[in-house]
This record gives sequence, structure tokens and C-alpha cells, in this order.
Amino acid sequence: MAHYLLYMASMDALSESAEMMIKNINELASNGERVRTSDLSDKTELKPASVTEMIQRLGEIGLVDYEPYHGVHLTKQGQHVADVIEHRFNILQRFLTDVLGVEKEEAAEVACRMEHILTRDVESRLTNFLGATQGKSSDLFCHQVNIDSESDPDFLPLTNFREGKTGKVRIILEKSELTDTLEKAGLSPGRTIMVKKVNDNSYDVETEHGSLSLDSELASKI
Amino acid sequence: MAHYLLYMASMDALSESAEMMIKNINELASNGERVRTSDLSDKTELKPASVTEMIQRLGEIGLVDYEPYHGVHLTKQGQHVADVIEHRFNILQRFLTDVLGVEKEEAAEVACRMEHILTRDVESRLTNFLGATQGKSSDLFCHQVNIDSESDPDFLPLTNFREGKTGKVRIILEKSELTDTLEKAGLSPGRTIMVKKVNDNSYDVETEHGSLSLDSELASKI
DNA sequence: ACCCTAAATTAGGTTAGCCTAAAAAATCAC
DNA sequence: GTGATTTTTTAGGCTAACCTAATTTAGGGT
Repeated sequence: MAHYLLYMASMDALSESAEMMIKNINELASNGERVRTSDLSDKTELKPASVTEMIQRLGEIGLVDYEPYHGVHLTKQGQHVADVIEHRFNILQRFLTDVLGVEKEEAAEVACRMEHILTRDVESRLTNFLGATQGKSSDLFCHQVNIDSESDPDFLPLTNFREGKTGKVRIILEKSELTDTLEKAGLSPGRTIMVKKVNDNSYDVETEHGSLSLDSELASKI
Repeated sequence: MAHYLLYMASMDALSESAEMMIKNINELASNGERVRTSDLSDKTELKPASVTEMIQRLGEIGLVDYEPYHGVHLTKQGQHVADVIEHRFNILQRFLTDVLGVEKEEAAEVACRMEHILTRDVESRLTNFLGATQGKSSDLFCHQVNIDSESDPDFLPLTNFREGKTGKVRIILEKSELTDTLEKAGLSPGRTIMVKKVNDNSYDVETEHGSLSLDSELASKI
């Protein structure tokens, strides 16, 4: 019966708090020594009493070896959890920074929350995706302009603009050689432009520097 | 003072539970009528008493218009929250299914948890990414190996291994010329290797045939 | 109009995860 | 080795988010 309960306990999905504690124990245990309550308290920004409470619970379900007044270290089981979480964090952060171009700090925060949600399947697919994406592309998306919180209005491709309409360039989805050309003509993120004339297949656009004409394929990416 | 408290309350980040309730209210309110407690109870799989408790709280912070015994509907504020969540869910699910190839049901579950975590910035970048990805790629990733649910043990990049640790090579994510080189050194799928030394940016690895040193970028693919 | 049923709310209980303050144990200084 | 200091734990409290059981309300049938 005791065995059964133990088994059940280890089956339970861990809470985000519990997983975070394990992650932090792992990070502080780099030297192989037992991790002290106060260090965990500092790192997690929890009060020492809360740390004690959590590591006791983790001890009961066999994820850490806890000895009162003498810190903890991860058991084999706990180490496995830590490894999984670390891997999930790494791929999430890598996806966010390398593919989406998110700032490292924000990426870390978001990844740190999402790491507890990823399923095994999604994890492995994402890992694979990152492997496949390596090197190529992934800077296509880095012209990304930071959206200024709340109130972000319409955000449309140039092809949706009518004659006489003006707007700010938010993002250009095109390879770098072209982007350079466009940039010289005053067409880059943050610039204000005005659509002068719309023909069937060309858009005449007035920029801060002058005017130019784009074909519709290109225009749809702006 | 009352105004101040109201402001504070609406500033608070909503809990996952609260956001889920708003989402469900929105989904049940398609016809424009007020949503009844029992319908929410069915949909959320919470007991009616718990639903009442939550919608009262949402009423207090102005996200729903709640009249005891007569259901709720979203306020303008609440509708905005619902819209944001719905959008986040949609892009997450789309990313998971279309880009990663996750099964629709699992994608929905994961997206439903992650929607509460996404920041505005990540949301907009992901939206953009999905827009940019339209049509092309998406078969790049179909070499995908299907992980056989639960019971598959550790499966981690080499970068997650500590000194002295050993493991079996599962998959190498690198172009073929390099893979050949690695293969000659005893590094190929199925082989057992041991990590000898970890420096800042290099991993010394002992294989069945000898030893070699990898840079961290490469190591992360193993 | 009145009762009866179904729906909703209130009352009161539980647990996880935090907290503060008090007590206990370990460690350090000499 | 002993007392002072620091660290850790225990004790006791709080809130969000759930629950069950009891009560209240709304609305339909006659």
C-alpha cells in the first residue's frame, strides 16, 4: 500500500511551483554539494519558511533527498525532472529568440512559464523544428518592430490601403537584398508613407525621401 | 478611493481560472443572451457553486455584468479580454498544428494552457511568423519522428549532460557532411558516449572509438 | 394564486502555496 | 567549549480555487 501511494504520488503532474523549485535546486547544485534553504530562498524570492515547506513536500514524493538543517539534493528521479525542464526551457527560449526575435530577457520569462506546460510531443516536435531551422532563415523575422503595449490599431498589408491613405511601416517581410533597396527609398519600419496611386498591379507610394512604385506581390508584404 | 481600488483590481493580471471563465462566457454568449450558471458549470466542469463564486469576483472587477439568479454577460472590458485570449489561442493552435504538426486535440489542450502566458510581444511576433510562413515550408518538418507517448525515457541534447554522464545517441540534427565526420569518430545514433569534460563552449566526449571535442552549437544538436 | 421543482446562491470545509513570528539547531568567534 | 549569531524549522494565518450540503429564488403547471 505504501508503495502504491508512492507510485501514485510520483505519477501526479507537478505544480509549476514544485517544478520551479526543482529547477532552482538543480541550478544551484552545479558543484555537487547539497543546496541550502537560504540559497533557494534568495534565488526563488520565496521566504525560507516557504522553501522548507516545498522541499519537504518534494522529499516526501522522492524527488529530492532532504535532511532537515542540511539542505537538499536531487534524487535520480528529481534530476530527471530537472533535465526535462531545462531542455524545455532551452528550446522554448531558443525558439522565442532565434525564430521570433524576442528579446532575451522576455524570452526567458515566457519560456520559464511555458516550460511547465509543454507536453512531450510538442517538446520533441519543437526540438526537431529548431534543428531543421538551424542556420537558414530566422533573420527574416528580426526586422520586427516592438508593438507599444495596449492600443495597437489596425496593422494591415499595404495592399489593403486605398489611394491617399497614409500609415506607418510596421514590418517588411522580404529578404535582405531587397530590404536594402527599399530602405534607401525611405521604406523601412517606423517610417510614414502615403499611397498615391493604386493601379491593377502597382502601388505608387510616397515616402519621407521620395516616391517609388511597387508591384503587388511586394506590396502585400509591407 | 473606491475608484483607486477599481483601477488596481483591473490592473491585476488575471488568473488562468478567471481567464478561462471569461473565455467560456464568451463562447456561450454567441447568441447575445445572458449566460446561465449551469451552462458555465457544464462547460467548465466546475460545480455551480464554484462558477457563482468566480463570476461574482469577475463582476466585482468589472469584467462581467452579473445579476444574481440572472446570469452574466461580458462588459466591454471583459469582451476585450476574451478577444485577446481567443486570438492567442488561435495563433498558438495554428502554430502547433500547422508548423509543428501536433494533433489538433493535443494542440488545443496545450494552446489552452499557453494562451494565458503569452505576452503581447510574443503574440504579435508569432502572428507575424504565421503570416510569413503561410504556404511555404511546413513540410520541412515532416521527417518528424512520432514519439510513442509516455514511457520514453530521457532524450536530451548533449548540452544538458554533465561531466561524467553517459548516454546513447538518439539523433543528430546536422547536415550530412558533418555527420559523416562525426560518424567516423564513433558518434552516430545508437552509440554510447560519455561526456568527459565541459568547458564554457566545448564538450569533450569519449566515444566507443576514441574521443573528440565539440563546440556547444554542435553539441546542442546531439 | 400556489405549490413544486430546478437552478442558483450561501455557508462552511479543504488544499496548495504563500506569509510572519517564534522556536530550535547549527555554526562561528574566541 | 561556550555564548552569540545566523540559519532553518515549526506554528499559525491568509487567499484563491475548488468542493458538498443547505438554503433561497425563479418559473412552470394546475
